[in-house]
Amino acid sequence: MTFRLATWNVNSLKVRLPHLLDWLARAKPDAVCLQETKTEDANFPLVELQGAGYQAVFCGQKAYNGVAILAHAMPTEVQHGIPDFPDDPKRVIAATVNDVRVVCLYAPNGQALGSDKYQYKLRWYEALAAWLEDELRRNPRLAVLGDLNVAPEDRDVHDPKRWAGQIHVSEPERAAMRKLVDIGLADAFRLFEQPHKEFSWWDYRLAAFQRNWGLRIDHIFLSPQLAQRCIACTIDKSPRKLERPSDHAPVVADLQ
DNA sequence: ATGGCTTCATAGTGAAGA
Repeated sequence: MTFRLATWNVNSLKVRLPHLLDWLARAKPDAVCLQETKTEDANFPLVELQGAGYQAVFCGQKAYNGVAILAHAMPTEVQHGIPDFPDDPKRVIAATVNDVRVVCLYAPNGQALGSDKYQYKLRWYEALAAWLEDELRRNPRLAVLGDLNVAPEDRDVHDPKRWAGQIHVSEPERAAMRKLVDIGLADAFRLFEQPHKEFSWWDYRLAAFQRNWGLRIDHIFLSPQLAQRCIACTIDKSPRKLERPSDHAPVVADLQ
């Protein structure tokens, strides 16, 4: 029996609900972290998801952001936001699913180097790493999933020269992500040999998906205990090929 | 080529995403 964990930035749960239901039926994940639900809690499609066999905890708002954790088992010990980091956007939800502490994240985009939003992104990462360091001590079975909005290395970028120094790949952002991983987490995707040029996001413009002009910015980070149990991690590009897709593809990890 | 596409909030376009 494996435990399948996944993360997917759906870019509007309302628009993507048919794709999500189709994907849940095909991929059969045990727990899924969603980002950019762009849905107020009152409008969350709980009935439809329960009909597909999933419980859900969620934290949303109108128009932007919004995160959720879906699972076959009812998530417990739900936490919203980073403790002691007041933040209006709904970017963080954590819950326990079976014996795994699941943290679902939607990192700030950062917009442009040197902007206020960039500074906010770096501050957010700082607070996140401090919190998760503590969370890891309390929960040896910790899984951190989400749209982290950073491509950690040049091999996670379709054209490193074109992207050099840009948002999502700048050195301060990569340092912030390394600091997060260095609390003792493993990038599940890099535990395995992977094809070259595997990405999780492609711009809607310029037929970027068809040209595989993408970035790997959606991640699954695992505590040592879970990394030891991890037997596979892949990016599922199939929903990106559908009509009116999310610009992100799901990332999936299987635990023994 | 500083655009290109998509979403949402709007009822014209504009902001934001990445």
